[in-house]
Amino acid sequence: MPDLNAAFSALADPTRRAILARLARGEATVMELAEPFKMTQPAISQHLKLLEMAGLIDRRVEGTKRPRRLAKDGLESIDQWLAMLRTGLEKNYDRLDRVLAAMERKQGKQCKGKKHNEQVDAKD
Amino acid sequence: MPDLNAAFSALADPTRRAILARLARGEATVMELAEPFKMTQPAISQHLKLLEMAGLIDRRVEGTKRPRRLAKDGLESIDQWLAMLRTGLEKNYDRLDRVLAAMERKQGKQCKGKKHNEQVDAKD
DNA sequence: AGCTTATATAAACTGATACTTATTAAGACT
DNA sequence: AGTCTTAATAAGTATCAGTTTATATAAGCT
Repeated sequence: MPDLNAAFSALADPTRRAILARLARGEATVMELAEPFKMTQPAISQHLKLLEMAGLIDRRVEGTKRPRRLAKDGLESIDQWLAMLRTGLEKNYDRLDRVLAAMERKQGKQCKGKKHNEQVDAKD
Repeated sequence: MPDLNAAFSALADPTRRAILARLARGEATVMELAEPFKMTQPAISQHLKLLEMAGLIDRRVEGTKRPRRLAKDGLESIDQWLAMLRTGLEKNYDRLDRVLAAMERKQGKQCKGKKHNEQVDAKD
């Protein structure tokens, strides 16, 4: 079982998202990844550690360098979890559609079971 | 521009993910959402506030109750960002495939430019 | 061997986060 | 009006996360 906590908290940081965006363009060393930031190298190394533990990046060894690249494990488990949310969202909208359709049909009539104002919020 | 920080950190908490999973089954009030947890109601209210600010849930008003349901805004912006990662991942694997294909072709031959062991990590 | 480059690790500081308890507000029920 | 229910807010606390400086390790260079 993949660690969703690790994966989502890894993505919650803008520096780490920027690192991933950089890696989406291809492999890069720690120094290359650190360059665009005002942070020190140790800070970047820690971010990379978290990203790796979250299964979002992999590390290679090439001499004294440790180039990172994107990994698919982390992203896959995230996608899997989000899929659940998406289907929930769709089902709920379907339900809402049925409710709205029912209201159309009995338009003008008084709803029987209501004891108080069931006001529906402005949004959607 | 949607707040990815808010969205991803909202998802980084297991309590909040459980709340979303519950809402994927349909609308629920604060008390209903709080019930499975050992936490107090104010704690849940705070979580709901974060989820709402992240655009992941909506609130309705029904008497003294405030039923929550899933919202699509937050999920959409997350999906959009992750799409970037996915394409990056695919492109990188394509590149790797080309490299491996090239190595196949010159199999047995010595690689010219190598000065040191370019050992490739065990994973993938 | 000694110097440099590339990266990791440790300790300390600081600010944010997840809770708690206490309190408040507003609708519903009698 | 008075009370119960549902929920939000405030203030306090304790733990965690992001950073820095300082130091360590290991490969490459001269």
